Formats: sequence, structure tokens, C-alpha cells
Amino acid sequence: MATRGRPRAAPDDEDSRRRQLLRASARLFREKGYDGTSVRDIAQATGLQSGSWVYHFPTKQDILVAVMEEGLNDALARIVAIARRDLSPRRKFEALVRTHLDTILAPGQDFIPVVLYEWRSLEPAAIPRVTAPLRRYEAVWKKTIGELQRAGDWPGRTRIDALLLFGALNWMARWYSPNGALDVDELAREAVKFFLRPARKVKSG
Amino acid sequence: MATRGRPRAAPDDEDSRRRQLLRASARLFREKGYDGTSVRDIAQATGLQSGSWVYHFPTKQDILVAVMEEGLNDALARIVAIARRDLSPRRKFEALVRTHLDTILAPGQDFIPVVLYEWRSLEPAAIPRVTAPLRRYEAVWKKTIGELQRAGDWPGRTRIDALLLFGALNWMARWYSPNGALDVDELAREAVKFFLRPARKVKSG
DNA sequence: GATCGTAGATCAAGCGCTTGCTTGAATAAA
DNA sequence: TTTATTCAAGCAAGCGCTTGATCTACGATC
Repeated sequence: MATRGRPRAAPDDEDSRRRQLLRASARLFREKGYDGTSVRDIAQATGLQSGSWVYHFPTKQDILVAVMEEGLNDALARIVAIARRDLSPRRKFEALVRTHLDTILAPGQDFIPVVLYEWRSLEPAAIPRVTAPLRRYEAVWKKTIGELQRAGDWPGRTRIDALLLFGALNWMARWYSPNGALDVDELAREAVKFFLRPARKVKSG
Repeated sequence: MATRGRPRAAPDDEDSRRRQLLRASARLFREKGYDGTSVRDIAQATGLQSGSWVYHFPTKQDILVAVMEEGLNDALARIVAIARRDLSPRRKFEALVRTHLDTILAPGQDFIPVVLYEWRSLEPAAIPRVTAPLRRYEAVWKKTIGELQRAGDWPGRTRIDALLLFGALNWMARWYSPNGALDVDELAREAVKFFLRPARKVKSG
């Protein structure tokens, strides 16, 4: 039934077996956890026999690392593009929140939730490969929060501002349902309203 | 080596085998996850042979449910006691945050982190037994947030206030280290400062 | 331009180990 | 003597991964 023999797609093609395996693994790791997902589950979701995945990845752990690494690099590219735009701190923050929530909540976006919630299953040797892009991701946010503070738009100013913000946003991946009352855009607006001081009127009255 | 035969302690005694198993399981579930913890790990941590735990719990799943249920009931009792005290909304909120963080972060407090992060491993039939006390836990918070809003101490006021708050607080269980720069008391103060409007001066100037 | 050789990709089977849990006997307190 | 509790051994199923054969697309060859 399945196609045997040579590949039709280049290794980075969206339809390559490698990418199919990563997408299926990300979804399964998110739904059932790394330990709760067997390599047979992954093979079946990709239409392969139980041992055929080893041709593309040496071990199951390498699949996990690849899911996290590639997911983080994609997410990082998205927010770096925003940070480079010439926007006011408020607008930049709005765009970051919107994009972050899309990266976490939109359908098929399973890679970053795996980073957030399967961290524990990483073997020690692989941790630096994930923390490196993660730190750069956080740095983009901290720079923008700093701009907001200088502009007087950020309330509170504690020693754990960024961590509280990440917690509030990332927690949504636990309870958000696409069928719920609020969609991702509305959630982003509500979150911005919660975290920023009310916008001052511009040339009003 | 281990004591054979009859028990010395009543079933609710802190040193009963049942409680030993629950404490060891909570710690292991937190550290390695439910799927990553074998019943042999639990037995070894309690000083038993690999099959002896079944005398106290029918299945491994029942251990997980007991950890979550008893942890939630304890936590619920703690914050209900606070809610009953005659305190201003601000003081009540401060006490709730302090107690919640203690329940999540203090040494040996592994039960609620298991609730928060091993939710997925619950079999469907057991979910209501956990959601019931959880809803009552949330209700205590929502009542206090409502009081803060009416007193004008709560900024923002969105449709997801409580969820953003829980996310920010519960996320600490991911990154908090008892050796870090901030202890639980300081974290609680920082969080309160972040979430509440600055206190108005009382009879100052 | 049909034929062949090669390398890429997969199958089908299964190996050694770990898993959750069972079994039947043994022990000790009441 | 009875009952509560644990041991020591092991079973069936599932685990990550290996193995050797098989098949297909494609480039070089005659």
C-alpha cells in the first residue's frame, strides 16, 4: 500500500518523511506526553511499520530534540521579525502576544507546547540545544518589556515580570479550547489589556 | 530488613504505609512524571518489594488519583480557612497568594504540582473526582478577586483574570529553585505587587 | 533506449528488557 | 487461630530498537 523505495521529496520539503514524522510526533507528544507515546504510535501515525522510523532518526530521544529545536527556531524567527519592525512599544507588545499565542494555540501548532511541557524528558546532553534558542526568545521579550517600562506603560515592575507574563500566557495552552467562547485574537486582546496600563488618551478633550 | 506482619500505625497516621506510598509517589510523579515512574520505583522508595504496594492500592492509576484528591483537599482546607478570616480584600489576597505558593513550592509539597502537570494521565472516569475540589478551590479565588474589583484594587478586569493569575503563579513550579535568589515569601510579595494596583495611602500627608 | 548497478527507503520479524500486576507462601501481631 | 501485611517469583504485554531481505527510482552503460 505505502510507497516503497526512493523519496519524492527533498529532506526539507514539507511533505518529506522527516517532516511527517516530526509533525506526528509533536502532536502525539503534546497529547500523550513523551513517555506516553510509543515509537509504534509515531510509525502508525505516519503510515510506516514499527521500525522504519530509525532510518530518519537514530533514537526516539532525537525525535524529541528535533521537535523542540525546530519548533523553537521557527517561533524565534517569527518574533524576531516583529522586533525588527518600527513599532511603538505598545504595538510591538501587542504583536508579540498575538504571535506567541498563535504559536501555542493555533491548530497544528504542537511544537512549542512540547517544549513547554515535555522539558523533563530531555536527556541532559540535549538541554543546551534547547536552552540556547529559548534564551534568545526570552531576550526579545525582555527588551520589549524594558521599552514599555521606560515609556511608563508597564505597571508593577518586579524582579519577575517576564516570568509572570510567560506563565500567564503559556498556561493558556492548558485550558484553551478552539471551540471555546474566545478565539486567539480575543485572548490576545484580553491579555494585553490585563498586562498594560490603560492607554493614555492622545490629544483628547 | 523491613518489618513484616501487622501494621503499627492507623491508616491515616502520617507514618502509615499508605501515606508513605502517597508521599513517595507524589515526589516521583513530580520529578519523572506518571508514565516515567514505575511501580518498582515507588516500591523501592517506600522500602517494599516490587509487588507489595497492591495491598494498599488496586492499581497505579488509583495511586495517582489518591495523590491528586488528597493533595487538593488539603490545599482547599488551607485557603478556605483564609477566606473565612475577617480580612480586607487586599490582605486576603496576599494571604491566598502566600499560601498557594507555599502549597506549590515548599519542600515536600509535591501533591499539587502533580495535579497541575500530570492531569493528562488521569483516566476519564477519575476526572470528576479531581475537578470537583478544583472548582471549589477556584471559587474561593474568584470570590476574592471580585471583592478586589469592587474595592478598585484590581486593574484590568478582563474575562480571563483568574486564569491569567493562576497561570502566572502556577508557572513558578516550573522554574523556582529553593537555592535561587528569591524565597517563597519574597516571590509572594512580588506577585502581589504585580497583580494589585498600588495601595492608596491611608491618611497620609 | 533498453539494461544494469547502486543507493535510498521500507517491510516483516523479532530480541532483550521493562512494564503493571498476580500468585501463593510466609510472617507477625492480636 | 485468625487476620493483616509483606515477600519472592513470575507472567503476559508492551517497550525501544535491530536485523536482513526487499523494493523502487535513478544514473551510468552498452
